Amino acid sequence: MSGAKGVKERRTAAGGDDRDDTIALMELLFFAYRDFISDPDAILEEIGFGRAHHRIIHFVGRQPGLRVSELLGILRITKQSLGRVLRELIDKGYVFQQEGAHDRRQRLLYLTGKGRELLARLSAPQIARVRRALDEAGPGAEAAFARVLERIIDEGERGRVRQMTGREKRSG
Amino acid sequence: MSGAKGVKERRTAAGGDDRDDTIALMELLFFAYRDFISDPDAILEEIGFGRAHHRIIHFVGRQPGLRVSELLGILRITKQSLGRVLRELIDKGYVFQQEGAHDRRQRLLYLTGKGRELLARLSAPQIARVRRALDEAGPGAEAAFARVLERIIDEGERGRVRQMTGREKRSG
DNA sequence: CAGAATATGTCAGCCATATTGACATATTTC
DNA sequence: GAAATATGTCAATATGGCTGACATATTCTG
Repeated sequence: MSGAKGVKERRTAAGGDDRDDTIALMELLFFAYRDFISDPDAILEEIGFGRAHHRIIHFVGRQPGLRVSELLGILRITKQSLGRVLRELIDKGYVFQQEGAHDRRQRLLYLTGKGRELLARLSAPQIARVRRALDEAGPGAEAAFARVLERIIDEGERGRVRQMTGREKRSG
Repeated sequence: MSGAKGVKERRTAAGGDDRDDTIALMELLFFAYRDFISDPDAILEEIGFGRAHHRIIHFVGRQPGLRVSELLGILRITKQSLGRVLRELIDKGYVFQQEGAHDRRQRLLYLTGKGRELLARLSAPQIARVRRALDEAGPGAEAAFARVLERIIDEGERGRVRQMTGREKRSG
């Protein structure tokens, strides 16, 4: 199971092979995501919300006027699952809906002032965490980090994500 | 809310600021993780398992002889939550336990042959996805990717993670 | 215009996975 | 011998997913 099986398993300085290196990176991704995603938990708990509420507030905040169907696609959940949490956000005054101008079947989603305030509070620790990591990782790390993450994303999704994040085609 | 608020919000080529860039990266992390983590779902479903089973099999496979308490720390769940899933894995012959040699209270965890086979199947698409992304992202991207991820992880956890992933102190 | 398709919402029941709290057993440490 | 530790289990509960069925309003299409 070690070395000499061709280019795919060339050894590295540390004595591992490509496969081990890749698994180590997968674990880093697991732990980084775990810690990153738990940052807002304390704030959410104060108001009886969960991560599902945060996700909705985040994407509505980033894309005001988002359609319900788009949000379903982003979150990859069913409308029934979304429905329960979204209803709560609307009832408690964090999100409101507005009829689409061109298509009145649509219920476009927006944050209220209260919603934007909450989003700012929830995002703050996550932004600080990531920004600090980027600064410490040295110049060029941000671009490389983005390049790898983008290519981990499903190929068919990259265009949509690139557009959402305001990172247009170009060298991308 | 734009520009000229000091070094922290210097503008970039694309016209965004640091804050927007960081949020875009956070979204890339979200989508990359979402797609990465769903790769094994189809295989898991075949045998009636979920992601919780995969996580246990992964970390036991990576660290044979892992103690139950260590696994609880890695997964950040309670022993009651772990218990149900671990019991299933043991009953179905994917994991076995062995009394600790020095401390007979410990139930050290190991994968059976069947467990290792399943782990290989589950990991394959994830390894392929990440390796392809690294290759496409160009030379140096892997190191930068690792540096950023590592620094996103809670500071108090980095030592443990570094040890687990076989990436010792050094420049890291 | 009628009928099909689309966008959304809601009810009901179920499942996977997490939680807290209480308690039990075996073993090791003091 | 008592306390601390490592593990396991029972019961009740919460969150956030799922499927299936059905309802409404609106737009598109032949």
